[in-house]
Amino acid sequence: MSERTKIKDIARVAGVSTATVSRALSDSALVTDATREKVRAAANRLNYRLNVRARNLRIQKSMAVLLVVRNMSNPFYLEIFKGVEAVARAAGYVLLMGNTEDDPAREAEYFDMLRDGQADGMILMTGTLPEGHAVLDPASGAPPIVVALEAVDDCGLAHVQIDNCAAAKQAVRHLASLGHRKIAHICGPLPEILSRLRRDGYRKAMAKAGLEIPRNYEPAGDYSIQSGRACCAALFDADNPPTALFAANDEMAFGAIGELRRRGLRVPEDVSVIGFDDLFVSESYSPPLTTISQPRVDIGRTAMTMLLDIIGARQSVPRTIEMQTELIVRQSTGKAPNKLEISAQ
Amino acid sequence: MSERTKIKDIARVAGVSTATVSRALSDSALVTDATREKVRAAANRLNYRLNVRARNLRIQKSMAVLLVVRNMSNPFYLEIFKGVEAVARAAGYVLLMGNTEDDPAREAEYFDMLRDGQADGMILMTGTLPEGHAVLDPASGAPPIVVALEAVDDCGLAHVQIDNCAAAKQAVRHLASLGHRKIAHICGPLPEILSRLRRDGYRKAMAKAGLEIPRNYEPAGDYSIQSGRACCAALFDADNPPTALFAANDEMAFGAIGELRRRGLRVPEDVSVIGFDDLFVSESYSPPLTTISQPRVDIGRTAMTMLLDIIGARQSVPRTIEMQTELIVRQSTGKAPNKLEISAQ
DNA sequence: TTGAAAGCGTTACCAG
DNA sequence: CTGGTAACGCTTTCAA
Repeated sequence: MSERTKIKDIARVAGVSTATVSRALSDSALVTDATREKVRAAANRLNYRLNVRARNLRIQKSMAVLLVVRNMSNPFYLEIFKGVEAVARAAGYVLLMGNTEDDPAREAEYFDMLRDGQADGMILMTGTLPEGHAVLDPASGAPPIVVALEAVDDCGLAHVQIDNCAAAKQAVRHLASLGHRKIAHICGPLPEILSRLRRDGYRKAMAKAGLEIPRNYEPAGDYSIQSGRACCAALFDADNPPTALFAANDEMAFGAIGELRRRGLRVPEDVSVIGFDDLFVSESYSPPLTTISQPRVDIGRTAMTMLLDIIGARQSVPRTIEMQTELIVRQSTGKAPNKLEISAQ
Repeated sequence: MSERTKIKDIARVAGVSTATVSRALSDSALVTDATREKVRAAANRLNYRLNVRARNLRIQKSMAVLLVVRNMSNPFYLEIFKGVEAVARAAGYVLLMGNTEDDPAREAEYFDMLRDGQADGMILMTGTLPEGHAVLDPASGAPPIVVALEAVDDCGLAHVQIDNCAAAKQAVRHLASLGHRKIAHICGPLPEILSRLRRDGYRKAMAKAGLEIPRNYEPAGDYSIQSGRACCAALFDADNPPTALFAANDEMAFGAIGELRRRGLRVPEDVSVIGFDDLFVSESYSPPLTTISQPRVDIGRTAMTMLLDIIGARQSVPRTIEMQTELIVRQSTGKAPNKLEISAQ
């Protein structure tokens, strides 16, 4: 009980060599059914368990995949984890969690782990890359990395993402179709590509609808509830308050709704609000939030599947897969208020 | 570039043995400063990186810790992950994610990983144990497992938890202090210890306040928003609707609030609602939710610290650490409505 | 203080 | 098809 049985013990008991035991246990075609059975029986009798560490050392793999996020406590990642986990598990991989807290040094450490073989692949959701890391050296071939959620420009890596720009357009079109003409956008932090893409979508859709964007209609938050509240306050403290708000994520939309309510404005009667992400609470928020839904579990699944392809070298050309988003109309958006405009034309 | 340098290469370049290289690199006291420097220099020049797999095989450790939850997409776990991660990282451990989806077979697999040395320890948050698993055999000493969040009775394992019963009492006392006398409790699924503890707290506090609990005042949900909605509906469809609701978690509280609103009842003017957990959205919910807050990050940190103690055998007696909860009064609770009661005494 | 060598438990090559 | 044996890359006795 204290000593673990190893392949050598089985060999002795079954009267074969360790090589044969290894082959029998791994379903190699190079053993007769008879010996395979014999070995299996012995292994069972001895209560044998494979030593994964030894095996991994020998086969030069870790059978682990790194999942790197910038902030572990962002609920948005959860369902992505779930999708990744399901596929990884089925393929025999374990999941290693990485959390960078937006620290480039920590991000680099995870890349080190990849280089050092502590993980066979990585799903990166930080939106950044450690510059000039050895793993990214083009000389060493396609690195086993899939960038998910957040795009990284021109990095030659595989991507799984959504069409943020198109989704943003769809959100704005929805508001415009309800008769809104004064539509503001609460942006995410603009250094991030993601935020800029959504803002671009907003701008394009506004242009297409023939709507103007006043100078102050694009306040930028940081995706937090608090910043949504602040951006909303700024919009409604100004001269020309909007009748509709498109927030770059649901949390900022929540903040905005809170602020509107504080000011005695009703949602959606006075102001319509639309979010982005469809968090698990958005459906039951009050009012239930109209938002853009991303297929999160599917993004995770797809990213992991791509990663397996790359690891298995079944595919070497880095691809970008675009997932479909969906506009979920709930009750935070409604017809534009049709009170007469008193403002000067 | 293609071949990784190993300690053998360093040994050759530095003109010492591999044993010395190993010692020098691991700061052993058994080398002179001079040779240590020489080896270090050579290692740097050759761009040496330790092969963690080989090292782990040799030292018989995996330097990994399993974090097992019953449902990976529950946002409640996030900050616990964060706390665990911080401590694990500092101690040189990596985090392996485990997701059981309430499947005992999957849970057993993670225990297998522990037994097989794929992880050196485990933080278990499923509230269950695979019965009779070898790892739990008392003969093999204190297993490197810390049960967090959800208690498991009489298992002889280390625990990090909150006093659910006391916290529930506190919630009920708060409602009673506002003048409520008809206080109902939306329970979690009663097979779970956690749910029962919170319900017991509710019962004790009600008794102490001299309040009766009508037969239908303890509907049980499953911690989902939908179930909160359903339980609330059941309460208000019945004869004797409460003026205050204590939900066993925030999600059910959200569901209840949604249902109340649907019925035209105001929170907190007509009905007060209190939750449990203090999810990240609860603060900005509308109305901001009064709830019981658990020190989640701290629970994670503490659990991981305990685990390190057990792994390092610095402590062998399984302890239970109880963390402090806090009542967060926000705006979903208010004075009991003082309209005259028409119901028969 | 250093070196030689024996593992850690597998897998995979090469003969037979 | 099977067996012997050399790796995988490191740590750690045991001697010197």
